Amino acid sequence: MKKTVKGAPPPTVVPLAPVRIKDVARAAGVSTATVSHVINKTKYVSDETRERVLQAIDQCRYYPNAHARSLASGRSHIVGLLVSDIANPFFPELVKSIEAACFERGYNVILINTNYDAKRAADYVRRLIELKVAGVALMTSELDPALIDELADRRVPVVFHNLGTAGAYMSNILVDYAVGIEAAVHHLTSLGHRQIAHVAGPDHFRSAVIRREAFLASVARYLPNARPAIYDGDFKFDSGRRAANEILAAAELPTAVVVANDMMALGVMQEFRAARLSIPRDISIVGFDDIAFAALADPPLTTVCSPRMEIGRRAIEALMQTIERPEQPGIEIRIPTYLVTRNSTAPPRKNKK
Amino acid sequence: MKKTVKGAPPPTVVPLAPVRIKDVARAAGVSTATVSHVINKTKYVSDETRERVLQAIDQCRYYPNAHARSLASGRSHIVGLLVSDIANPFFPELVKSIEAACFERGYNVILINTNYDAKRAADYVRRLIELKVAGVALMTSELDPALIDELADRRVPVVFHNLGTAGAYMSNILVDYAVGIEAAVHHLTSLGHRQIAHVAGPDHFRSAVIRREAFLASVARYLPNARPAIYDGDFKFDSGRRAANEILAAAELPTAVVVANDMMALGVMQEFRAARLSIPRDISIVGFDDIAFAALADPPLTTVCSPRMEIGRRAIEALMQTIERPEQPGIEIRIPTYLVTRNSTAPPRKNKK
DNA sequence: TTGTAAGCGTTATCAA
DNA sequence: TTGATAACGCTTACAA
Repeated sequence: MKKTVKGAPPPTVVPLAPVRIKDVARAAGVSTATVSHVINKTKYVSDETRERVLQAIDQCRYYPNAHARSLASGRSHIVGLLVSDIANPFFPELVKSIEAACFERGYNVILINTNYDAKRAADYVRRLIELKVAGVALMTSELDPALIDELADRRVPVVFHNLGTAGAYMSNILVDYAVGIEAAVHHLTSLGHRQIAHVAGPDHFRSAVIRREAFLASVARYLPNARPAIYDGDFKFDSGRRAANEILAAAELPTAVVVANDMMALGVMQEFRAARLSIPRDISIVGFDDIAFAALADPPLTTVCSPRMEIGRRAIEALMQTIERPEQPGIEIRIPTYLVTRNSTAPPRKNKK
Repeated sequence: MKKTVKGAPPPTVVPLAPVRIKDVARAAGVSTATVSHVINKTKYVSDETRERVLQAIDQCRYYPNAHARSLASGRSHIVGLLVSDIANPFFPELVKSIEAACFERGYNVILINTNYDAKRAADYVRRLIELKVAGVALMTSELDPALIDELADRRVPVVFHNLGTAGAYMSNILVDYAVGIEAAVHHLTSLGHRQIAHVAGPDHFRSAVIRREAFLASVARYLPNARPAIYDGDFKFDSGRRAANEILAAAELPTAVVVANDMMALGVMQEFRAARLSIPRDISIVGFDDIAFAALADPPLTTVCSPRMEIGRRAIEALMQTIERPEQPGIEIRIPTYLVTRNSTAPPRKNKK
């Protein structure tokens, strides 16, 4: 509880007494209910009084207490945003678009960096529940089912990114990795490539598995006789370099390689160049994600774009729908990935059969 | 106000009634005051009752309502974090360390991306005040004085990043750009460079001006007779490329260039390589910031590190101090930048006098 | 069209 | 060592 000093001598710095709705009401000569109604547009108020109230709000520099509001109304304007690692170049744009979409709608974003740590995520989910968040955007790459249950129990609207399925209070953004991979393989085969290798991500990421499967499926379709080599990586730059060296050491060099993400692709490129291979003359490379640095690479990297701005925007759209209409089931939004052709791909040097 | 359906038939999904402190108190056979005290450790409670209360909390799956807490106590555990553009590679690590530091201390971070937009920042500051945030970390590169006043009026603890000065409720993290630049110039001159150019950032960024001045001062110290060329950039990749082309078009090529940030440095490198200059054999390059991609560049970029992890950590330390001891004046923390020597610098080809 | 007043779920002051 | 209970600042039936 707070105390206001009464009868104290005027201090050096005027202790700007917090102005409450009551003060505004008094200043405008109306009741607090009326003030509340003009603020929330929750009931008709005559133009004249509304004007008066608005003026009073301005004059008093009244900023409503969000906590009191939330307590009384049972809702808050806070959204929880969980990401695995904001320093991973995939996330900043996603976060940016989500923040923007929330801002527009008057929501504030609590940023949560799980660091791929389930315990941390759990702690945080608890805090979000305590904050009575309006919704949660789960943009992490993996997820503890216990968390989901917790959220579901408390009826917190949630939107996932390629996790779980849509249902009550839960929407899902389904990014279609396969179509992008398919486009990449198609692009490469129509360029004339017959030997295409793949550098995959780690199996504990569903996205890595999906991309590898999609790659294999596409190759099977376009090059039924090919037996493409798969190299393992961990989605990080250095593992791209390592994979590149394995590729260089192989009996037969592929003419193109599809890499499961851009970070690794950049590593692959660097190592190939170190080995005096010219990209794309000697070997073509396709990445995945289309992080900002893909376009800045040398040569600019052909890659499959995972449209993060759109993902974020649509995720919040879906979330807001569930927030506003909790009775309606969550929705599922499918977002395609697509190939961005730049300069790291070209026809192979010699078309071997 | 909420309504609980009374006497309704058991619905399909059990509508988990929100459990309040009162319920816990009843379950533990104590008063709400006691429960509150064990939660907040705000008064001594006998071991036995504490145990009982803790159990009750667990059993009821009680999550205290943060808004009710904030309303009653007048404080919140929310911190506002303003950044200019989270997609700018400088920020993610800063955000990450700030989020981590806040998490440890039980605070939640509201992320605000100003997009260099003063209006947006102002709107947000208003929201933060409404949320009665415990403090604000202003990590933007520029700042509207009106915002600061607003915050100061409301007695909101603030920590800046190279803006304003420490004072009541305001701490300041002062990153010493000059020592890093000095180290860079020293490094270059001791390598034998005599012709060093600078690619500067835009004048409306104080950081750009400071770096340029520091560069000029250092060159004046080490090479009193040199008249270093200054090229203008805007801190973005493409402006680095443009600057590189201007440099290439100049009458005399410098043997080294100090670039005001890594993004531009990367652009400079790319263009130099396109012009068949070998780095560092033909020309040395030093960047600034030490973003992740600096180390991954080819060759790895020598650069001045602005230790973002530390900046974030110290910023929150300072902020927490003001939050806990509002009566004490804010503090000023000086953080040095330092040179990270990698492979983009080497002795010049021929030492011209 | 506006006002009255009962909550919302805590904290914190007193008293016991 | 614990318990009653009055705030905290707002929203929202309900009354006028």
